[in-house]
Amino acid sequence: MTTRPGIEATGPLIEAIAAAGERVTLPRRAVARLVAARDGHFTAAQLIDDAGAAGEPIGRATIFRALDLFATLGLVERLDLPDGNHAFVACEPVHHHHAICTRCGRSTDIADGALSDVLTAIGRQAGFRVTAHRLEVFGLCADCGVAGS
Amino acid sequence: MTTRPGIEATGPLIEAIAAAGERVTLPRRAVARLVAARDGHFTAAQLIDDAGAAGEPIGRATIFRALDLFATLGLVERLDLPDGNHAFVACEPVHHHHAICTRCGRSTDIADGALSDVLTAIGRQAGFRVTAHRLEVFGLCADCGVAGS
DNA sequence: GTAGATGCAAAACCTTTGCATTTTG
DNA sequence: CAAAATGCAAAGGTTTTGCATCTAC
Repeated sequence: MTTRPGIEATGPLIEAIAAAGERVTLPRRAVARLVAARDGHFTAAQLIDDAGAAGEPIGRATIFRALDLFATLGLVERLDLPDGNHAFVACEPVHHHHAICTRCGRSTDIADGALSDVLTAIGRQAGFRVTAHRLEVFGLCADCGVAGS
Repeated sequence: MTTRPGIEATGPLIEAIAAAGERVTLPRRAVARLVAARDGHFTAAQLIDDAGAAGEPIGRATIFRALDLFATLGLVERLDLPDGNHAFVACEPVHHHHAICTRCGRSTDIADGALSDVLTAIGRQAGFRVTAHRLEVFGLCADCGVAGS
């Protein structure tokens, strides 16, 4: 390999950052890696812990800023847990929602499917022009639903 | 009027509190009044301001506690704005959702309608047993949609 | 080389909590 | 009268901010 960087630890997140014309910095790479390593949703605090555990010397502020950037770019979504805490989930840049398992905490992507249409119809009835919606589904995932007593 | 209280400033909220066997205190009445006076959604901070403006000598803690009680009783719902802030809306104790106008901030109740079914179906596809869902719809209400340029 | 990102630590924020006092039922 | 709610103020945790320094482009 030549001295040209960018070919090394490149992932979808990093590519998206570069594509958006944002600077690809070491800390951002690290955060992207940590996010990618996460399975379900995670709080900022958890990511900060992860960073510490992974030996990444990243400041809390930087993590918040990176998460904020990712959210702006649509690479992660901010969501709110039933207990009132904020969390994030990595996500594909296509519109969809998350089904969060109340047992194991993992989140499964669910397609928007017929939802948009249903919403538009419901909105129309109420004289409402729907421009955006946010859905959070809670329940038991396949594993927990079966395993659960 | 006799000395029998309860007939005075009684509202739906107060009645529900009494019906639930919770104590009907002056501060709770005040908070109920403030909530009823609100049209759309409101944050705890706003209610606290309202209280101050209305000359109600209620402590912040009490407002948070009252709001919490109301939420537990299903008289108000906690919701999360796109900007990550928490808010509340007064609501009927039947399952439904809120359509929040991004222009005037008012919220319109929308029936759950076919949503539950759609969700159950979607969830089934993903092997997910849906036990709860939370939907927040954003857009323009009838007034703003028409008036809007 | 320059605009932008980082780190640190302090500040700001919102929400909860403890305890003596007051109120409700 | 006893149990529960209130108020105050301080604690708690989370997120943001300022500024000097460093890095990516």
